[in-house]
Amino acid sequence: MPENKRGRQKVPIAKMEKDANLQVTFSKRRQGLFKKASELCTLCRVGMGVIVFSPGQKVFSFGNPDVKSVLDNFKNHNHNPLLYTQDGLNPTIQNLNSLLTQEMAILEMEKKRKKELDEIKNKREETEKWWEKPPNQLDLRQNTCLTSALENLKMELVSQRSQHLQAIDPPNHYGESYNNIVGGGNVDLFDQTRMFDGNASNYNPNSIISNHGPMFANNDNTNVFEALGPRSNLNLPE
Amino acid sequence: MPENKRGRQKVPIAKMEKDANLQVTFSKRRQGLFKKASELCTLCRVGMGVIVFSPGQKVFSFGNPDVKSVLDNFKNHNHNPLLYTQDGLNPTIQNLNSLLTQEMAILEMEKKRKKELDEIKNKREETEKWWEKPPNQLDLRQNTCLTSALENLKMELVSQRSQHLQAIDPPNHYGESYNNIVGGGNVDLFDQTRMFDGNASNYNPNSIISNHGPMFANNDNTNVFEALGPRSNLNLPE
DNA sequence: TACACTATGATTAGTCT
DNA sequence: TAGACTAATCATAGTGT
Repeated sequence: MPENKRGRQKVPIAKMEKDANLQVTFSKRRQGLFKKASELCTLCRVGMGVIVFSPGQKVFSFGNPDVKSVLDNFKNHNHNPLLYTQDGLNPTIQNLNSLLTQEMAILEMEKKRKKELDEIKNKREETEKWWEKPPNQLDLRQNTCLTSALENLKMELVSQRSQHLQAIDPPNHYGESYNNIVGGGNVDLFDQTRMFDGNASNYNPNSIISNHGPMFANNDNTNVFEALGPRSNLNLPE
Repeated sequence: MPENKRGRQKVPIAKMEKDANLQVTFSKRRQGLFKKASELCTLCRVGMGVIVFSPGQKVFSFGNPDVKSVLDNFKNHNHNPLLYTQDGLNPTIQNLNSLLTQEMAILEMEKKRKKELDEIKNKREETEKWWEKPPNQLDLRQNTCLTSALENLKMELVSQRSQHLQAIDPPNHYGESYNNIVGGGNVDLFDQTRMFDGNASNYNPNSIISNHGPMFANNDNTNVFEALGPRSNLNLPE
């Protein structure tokens, strides 16, 4: 038996030539990748998704808790235009060095900025949106504050309502009216982002906020509006 | 200098205990994962996407050629066999022409289907949460519905308020009270998350999704609560 | 906090079965 | 085509700065 030339050889990271090896390498490395992904999920209790298209054009995917929810989450986060480049390397680059330097500088700046924003974000998260808590979690002052704000909003609603009622030519079909409004409105309200539990170590796949998630929570944490069934009541399109 | 106990130690693949280590481990392993992913892409010339939600609810993503096209492919090819190749050219193609024709046809179909799905999705996004629109964008029925819901919430608040006022030992300092609530409460509201995009070596810290402010919008689209200045009013910590 | 270091565990390329 | 084996490369946990 030959006993030489066994064991791992160094392989340059570049497109493999031999297609025979390619399939094997792909399979092995894909398994390795998924294992790593799985370990990361387990160790750090994070959600993640991996989608790989094989050389044979099959799809392999890994997801925690599952690919679909990861993609949904990602979509929800994905409201901003992206600034990435395809692979970070533009083949038409004339001057790689200067670009690299430039990018490094920008990266540095962005790191700094990111840090600042992180701090701001954390602080804001702590203080913001207390009013979205269930009423029984508000202290007296918050309660007062929210009550007052609701009064204002209600006044607005009442005012608008009277305008509706006084309209010379009230819409006959709510559906039509609805469509007009929806077509024109540029709604920029709550993001319905979802989330994993704030506590990273306690990842909860169930904590995805559904589309009709609570705007206000009752004491029993049910949505005030759920009982109203806005969609059925208003005959909104599904 | 101590020279012992250095080097890698075996670590069980299970939820990490120490949160201090967790962030570091996550970062290191995420980098490793993205590197593996990148190598797999380069070696085997395959398309792939990785999306990771960090313990801090940030999003990291890697994509080749980019996340978006991977997701599009995934969505489209989830049901159909795959036609995706990294550079659009499969070296093993026997009959380029027929394949191309076939692909074009399917692509056309899928485009159409995607468009439809997008439209459905957009409509849903627009129709959902109509109650978060400014009052002047609601039609009469929506107005009625919301008004009624607010009444309910207000009743809740009033009820809670009276409990506050009847409390035997009311808190003297609101700041304290607030802190108790915030410290103890596990607030799971709308998150402001951020996302990075691009590949492993080129994520973009700029693509931070800003906090979506208004819960209620006035007619001028300012937050009803902004005028109240919850932080200043409530003496919340900055 | 975020790097650099390094011994060691983990992965994997090439081979054989 | 798939799995086992082996040696070498690679990744990384704990540490130091």
